[in-house]
Amino acid sequence: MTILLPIEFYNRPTQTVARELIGARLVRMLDGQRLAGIISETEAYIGEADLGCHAKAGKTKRTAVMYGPPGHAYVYFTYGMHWMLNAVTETEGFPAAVLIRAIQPEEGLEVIRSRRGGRATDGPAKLTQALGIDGRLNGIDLSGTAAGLWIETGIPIPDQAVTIGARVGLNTVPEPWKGKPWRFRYLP
DNA sequence: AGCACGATGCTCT
DNA sequence: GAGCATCGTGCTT
Repeated sequence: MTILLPIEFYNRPTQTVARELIGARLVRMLDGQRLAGIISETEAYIGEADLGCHAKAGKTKRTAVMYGPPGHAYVYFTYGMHWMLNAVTETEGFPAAVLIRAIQPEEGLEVIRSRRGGRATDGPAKLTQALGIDGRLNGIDLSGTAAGLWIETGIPIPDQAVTIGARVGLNTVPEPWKGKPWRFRYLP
């Protein structure tokens, strides 16, 4: 059986949450249909000191959700056209989140294929497009089903199948933050 | 298979 | 006004 990941799952060190979200199932109810996929890539963004994290600028209108309770969705817009989905982590008041970067589609394959024009879902903006996720879902509670977006337990992924490396896309971020091994990938 | 580039608009300085 | 937690195309090898 599958169960919803509870708030306490997210109220832990962000690296731990990022690792354990690999293999979990991301579920989206769209137009009455259930779309779902196994999370296969994540990245951790941890606090104001992390110069790769949006919270480096402190609490602003955009980053406010990261300062809120764990288990909520931080959805932001970038590059003029892309939405990114994160799960807020750690205790309320500490800004941190896990970026969900890729899924392997499992349910609602025809809808996903159609929304993506037949292309892949292995990128943070690709999966939000595939599942119809945008700014309207910013701040919603991922530990409940009310908003139509949540995360369930999925399949266990052994450590040997998880590749750990540096986060990507942080081209102007200085070390040591740029090289922190806070990216987790499941390579089948 | 890999790299360069343009798209496109919000956020924070 | 600069920069962006990216993507798809088109060109080169």
